[in-house]
Amino acid sequence: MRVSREQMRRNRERILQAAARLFRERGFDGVSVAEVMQAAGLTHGGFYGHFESKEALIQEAMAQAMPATHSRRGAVQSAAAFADAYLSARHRDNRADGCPVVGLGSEAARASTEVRAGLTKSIREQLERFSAASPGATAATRRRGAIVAYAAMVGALTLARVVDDEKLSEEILAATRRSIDLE
Amino acid sequence: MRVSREQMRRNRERILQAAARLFRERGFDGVSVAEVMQAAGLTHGGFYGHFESKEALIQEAMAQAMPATHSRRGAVQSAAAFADAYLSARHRDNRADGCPVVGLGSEAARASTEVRAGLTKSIREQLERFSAASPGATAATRRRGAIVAYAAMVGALTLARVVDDEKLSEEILAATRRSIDLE
DNA sequence: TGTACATCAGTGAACGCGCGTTCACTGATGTAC
DNA sequence: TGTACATCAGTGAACGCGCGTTCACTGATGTAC
Repeated sequence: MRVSREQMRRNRERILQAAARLFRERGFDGVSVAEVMQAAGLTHGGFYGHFESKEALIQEAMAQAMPATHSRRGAVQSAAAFADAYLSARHRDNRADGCPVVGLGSEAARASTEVRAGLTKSIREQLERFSAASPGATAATRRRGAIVAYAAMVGALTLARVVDDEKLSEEILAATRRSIDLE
Repeated sequence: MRVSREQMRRNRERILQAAARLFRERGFDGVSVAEVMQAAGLTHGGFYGHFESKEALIQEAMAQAMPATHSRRGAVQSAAAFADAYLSARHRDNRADGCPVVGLGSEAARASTEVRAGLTKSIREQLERFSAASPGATAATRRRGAIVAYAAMVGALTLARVVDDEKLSEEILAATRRSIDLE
């Protein structure tokens, strides 16, 4: 059942896409290699023709997860403009397409250096985008504003997802949205 | 090898303490029942005399994890006073004794209703403590201030732990500390 | 208070299961002429 | 361009392992007299 080189390249991409979605939805440990392959429309045996190990898949998936899901690469976007979508019920309830830092935060903190390096790159880019569009007077002020806004968004979305009460969850999102808008 | 009732009660408490620490350090999936029992100085077979299942242990551990680790129950404490310890390198590097929302955030968001209910109670109490000590003029302002400060702390600690660069990690903690102090 | 026995907390071997990973095989693709 | 064969992407059964959980057993505790 050999497939063309072009098809193989597409299959590899499908595996990465499926993995990125499933990992954010269920965590690294909550998704098996077989499930990733099934989601990509393949059988589990072929996995090791594409990746050396599950760990290697996690590394690659995390290295490319954020640019695609967050915002257009390189685009300048203020934290305030970003916050409305980020701190929405839609984002809270859609882990598969959401922010990997929140979807995988506590697991990522324990992950290998390689996995964390991939996420660090994305976090840096995000902070630079926010900084560039921040209203602060000096570069240092803008940078700090970007960090605090991003931290508040990550924390608010985390809390909104953990909390077992729709009203409190919405209150957390709304309060944080408002705070970032006012900056 | 029967032990006294009093000893059994103490053993149960040791299991819960060991579980609370290990779960925060390595996640629910990263810790086996046998490891929890060993950390409590027992063998794995006796576990089911104390708890119905691993899930039941997780529920109980999360229901009592935060009051002990965060701050003295019922004490009023401003977010600013809390932030210095919360946003420290010490807390970042000590997951076992740290905040369970950050240590288990992404896994807790996928956990059962019972587990999330335990954490929700703790989050509510924390928000009320911050609100009471907030400098805002109206109750609504104080409440919103407490939420945003807590969200920023949770997000900053999460980012500081994920990031694979000591300097950036420290920058995130410092910027957020400063922002909360200025409120 | 002292003795005899029933209870049951803890032990450690064993279970069934799902996981990551390997491997012999298949058949379409790519290549040499 | 057409044919013959080597290559190799994907398949699905099988592996070893660690996990959550169960269970027969042990011996100290608790109780009845």
